[in-house]
Amino acid sequence: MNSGRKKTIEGVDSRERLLRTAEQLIAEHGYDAVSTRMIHKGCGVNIAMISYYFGSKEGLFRALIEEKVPKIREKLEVLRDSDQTPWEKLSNTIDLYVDRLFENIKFTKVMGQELSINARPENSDFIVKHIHLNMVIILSFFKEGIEKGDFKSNIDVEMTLSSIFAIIFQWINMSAIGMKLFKLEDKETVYGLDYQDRLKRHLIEMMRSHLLVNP
Amino acid sequence: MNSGRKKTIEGVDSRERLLRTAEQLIAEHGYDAVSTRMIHKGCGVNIAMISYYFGSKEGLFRALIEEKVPKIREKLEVLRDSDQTPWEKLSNTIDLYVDRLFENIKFTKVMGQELSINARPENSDFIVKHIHLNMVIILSFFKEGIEKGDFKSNIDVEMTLSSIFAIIFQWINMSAIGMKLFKLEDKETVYGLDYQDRLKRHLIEMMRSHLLVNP
DNA sequence: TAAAATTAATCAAACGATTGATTAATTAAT
DNA sequence: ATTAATTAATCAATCGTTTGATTAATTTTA
Repeated sequence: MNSGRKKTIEGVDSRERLLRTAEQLIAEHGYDAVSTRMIHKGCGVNIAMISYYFGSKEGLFRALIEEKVPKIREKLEVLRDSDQTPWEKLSNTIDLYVDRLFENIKFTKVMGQELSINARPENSDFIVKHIHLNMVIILSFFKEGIEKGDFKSNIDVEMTLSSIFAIIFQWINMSAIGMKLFKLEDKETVYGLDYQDRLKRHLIEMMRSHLLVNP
Repeated sequence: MNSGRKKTIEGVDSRERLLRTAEQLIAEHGYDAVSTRMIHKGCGVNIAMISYYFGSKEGLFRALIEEKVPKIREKLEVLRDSDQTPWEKLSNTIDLYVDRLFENIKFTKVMGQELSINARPENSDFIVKHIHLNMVIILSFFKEGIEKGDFKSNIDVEMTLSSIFAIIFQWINMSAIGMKLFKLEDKETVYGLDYQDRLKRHLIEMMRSHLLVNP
């Protein structure tokens, strides 16, 4: 229940407003280009509340990352322990990842920038660690597929896996190129449901011909 | 020839030193995290020379981009006008792009950041424009392949093209994930000739099974 | 249950440090 | 002597952070 002590605007308290505004602004302009004053002006929460809740601007950023970094793993583990075929597991993984990253476009951009620039190594290490844990699970799908003879045995599994990630990540991080390639107007976007489906379909079809012995 | 008037260190004049140092630093830390003082300390050239030669920090950055943005197009046009098969044109394109982007890893990172963040729209527009011009040429390879019956007719050409770019770009921009996936030590790198070749081979093999009617 | 004490939350104002940029003086080559 | 190139010093503006005071809700005391 609301203690009545915390100030809220439209039902959202100050801590939450700081997080959401920081996420939005940093995704758009990058961490260093976003000042604490931009965040405070963007949500009407007093500047001092950043130190109050998060200790510092970096603390706010860190909280943002720890809040979001993939909860995908649980779902991957369910997939792994299911009785689906390796190919079903893999195509469901693609489905899962596209959905999750599209749900969190702003944060996915933040993550991409953080990994690219590699300032704040604690953050990049944290992110890399979690992505890698997921990758290990997905790698097991590939190996299972090869052992069962469903997948070709001569594929470069690490390269293939990193390609799947690359395609989804890049779609979100470099929408400007996508928009030009797909001839979209300025007000249109490459983040819609239609492109989300088209991306899934393309990825799955490409993997089908690349991986399966009998596509 | 050297007029003898410009100060040089190790044969490199101030303008050039500013450009190279800015490229190095911005690729490592991002544009906003690099101050004019970092650049001047990094190369020993006086701060005021940034205004003197480039007008401003942004001007220096712009000069960096305009200096580098792909001269790939000429080579693509040679490929286009050659009598190679569509598949040969495409696999040579992959070869060309991997080589060029690996030759300019630092600048490729700068480009990736610029496109992701999209501050300074003049820069992103400039980059997008040139990348798109190249994409149009490569698209013609796809269309030619489909018309001749060499390529499958049901492939999503735009998605496929953007995937090729994504995989190469991401390889350079998110080396941290690659290093973890390929279990490299801290001092090792994912930018070596071995990985460059492995990336090419993977891309070409994946495209072969994805595109060709008779792989 | 009323008054006093404590608490978390918020605020405007200011801190020293650093930012990108400019100045005016100096150097060095023609 | 002229001029391009370089320099140290300085500028206003903004940075992230901290301060001391204030508000309002809760807890404790009487």
